Amino acid sequence: MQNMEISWAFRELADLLEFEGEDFFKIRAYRRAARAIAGLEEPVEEMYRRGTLAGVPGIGKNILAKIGELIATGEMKKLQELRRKWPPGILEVMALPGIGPKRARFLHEQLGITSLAELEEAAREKKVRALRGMGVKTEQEILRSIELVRSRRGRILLPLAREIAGEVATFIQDVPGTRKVAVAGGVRRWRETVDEVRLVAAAEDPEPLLNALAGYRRVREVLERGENRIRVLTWWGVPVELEVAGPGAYGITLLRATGSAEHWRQLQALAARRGFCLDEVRDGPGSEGVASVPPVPGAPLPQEEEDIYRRLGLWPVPPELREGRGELELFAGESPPRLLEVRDIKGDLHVHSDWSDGANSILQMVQRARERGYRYVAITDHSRSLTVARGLSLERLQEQHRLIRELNEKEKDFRILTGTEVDILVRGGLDFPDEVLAGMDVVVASVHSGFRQDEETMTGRVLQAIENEYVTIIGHPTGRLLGEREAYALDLERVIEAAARHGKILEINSSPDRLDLNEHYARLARDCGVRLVVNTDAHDLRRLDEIPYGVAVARRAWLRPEDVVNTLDLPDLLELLGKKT
DNA sequence: GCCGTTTTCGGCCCGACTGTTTTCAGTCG
Repeated sequence: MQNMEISWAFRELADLLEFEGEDFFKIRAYRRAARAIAGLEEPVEEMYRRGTLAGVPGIGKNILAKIGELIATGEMKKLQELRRKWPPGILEVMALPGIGPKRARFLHEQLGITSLAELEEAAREKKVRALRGMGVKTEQEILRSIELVRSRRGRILLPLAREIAGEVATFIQDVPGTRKVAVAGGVRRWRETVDEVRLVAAAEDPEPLLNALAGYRRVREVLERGENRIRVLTWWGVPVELEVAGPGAYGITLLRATGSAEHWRQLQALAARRGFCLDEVRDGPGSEGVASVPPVPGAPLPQEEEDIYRRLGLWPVPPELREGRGELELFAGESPPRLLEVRDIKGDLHVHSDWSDGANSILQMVQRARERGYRYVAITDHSRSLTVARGLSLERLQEQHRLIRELNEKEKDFRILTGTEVDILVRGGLDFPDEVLAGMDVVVASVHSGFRQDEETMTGRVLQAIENEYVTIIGHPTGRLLGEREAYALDLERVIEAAARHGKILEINSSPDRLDLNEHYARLARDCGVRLVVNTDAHDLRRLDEIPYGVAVARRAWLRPEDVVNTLDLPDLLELLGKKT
């Protein structure tokens, strides 16, 4: 049983207990355990067997026993009981913004609401506004939230999609007859969210592979099946499509299945102009999988994607760029553009520690940064106003910076930069005075409050931060949380223009639920002469490893290493920040 | 629920905002 499944079980348990009105601290303990399990680097099952699981913070006797139960039987009695007791739809109701456990329970008791659909109907019939404690605004807010949820339904974040893709690909790889298997589609292109996972395999005979996937233990049902293609619904609720190509057609099948549709269309048009044809792989009763790039006389049929690009007179286009946004022209030149890569990143300028709401110590974070091959890392814990995140008081901040200076004396070939993630306050201004900010290496300024302000007010707050001479970076500039919270109202074009004027750096936050700036604005910023930084905003060790998600955004924005400041070596970075070495 | 060389029991989670109300419950970061 996978860590993720065990983690999910505890999260669901916590949600259901919350609905029941169970003790807050008990629920929080289950949530903590769920997070701890998700953050483990080894399989829970092994740790359980070896007896090392009991040492994990947040996992005590009771939760350990439940994990044991899950591993042994695949089920958890307590969770099953709760699932029998409450309809599954109540969790969706409870997840609506503005609806918590109390209101979900209240709606259930008063109106018999057990699902989003029922809630929507009740709201439309104006039954919600009649309830005590709720009014017209709440009712309308509910309808708006349901709309939002509907629009994103079925879309999942990239890390889950990648995990599913990896697991299914590994499974297919081991099926006898499989020559190769690769992840395609939006996952391979590193899109922000995806609604399916696509795989392409090479084999002489597709049959055994299709059968294997149809019978895979995490497959709930077969949605479609053709001669060389199968689409299944998985345990995670995400469809997975597998296409099997004959060995000669693998490259072109992978190319088409990776997409995007527009990129493929442009490739076909280019091929046509060059006098040959990129054929669709045909699928369906009575047709064999056929793919062809009619060979140039004497040349072999290209079997690899890269060779197909070359045959078309292009440098191979990295999957992240295949969106039909002009990348064919970009890769038609004399030499291919040098885009940002993960190995260019020399440090992380937005990292939290256990001084505020991070899970690990400064030294642990530093150690991990070193292991990643970084040369520097900025510790940027929250500022005093953000009490929920245990924001640092002035005294604690100065104490932390003293500690960092001491630690630096022992560090060789590595530099811990002092910093803060300073709150941009609700009424404008920053959470620490200028003279304090002046003494730090890195000042990340971020919005964490007043999300519902109008565009003028919010833009004003951010512009004010940009105009502060001691601010270096604007953190997660739009505040969006993918699938959870829309970006706040912000005139980003004005923000970008101001950042360019004041020489401020805008962040590409790598956290897969943020990806903020997104690729569109990252590119606009670069084109306006703004420098960017790819940071993780890591709150624990594992999340330091999320940098590839931010790098993917940068690549999809066509950024080169020189557009991104944390590709600089330390002396150059310090010079840019206006700090002495 | 978990945790603890000050504790095996009593902490752990706080303050602002919102929409609903005439004093506050519920939600959220």
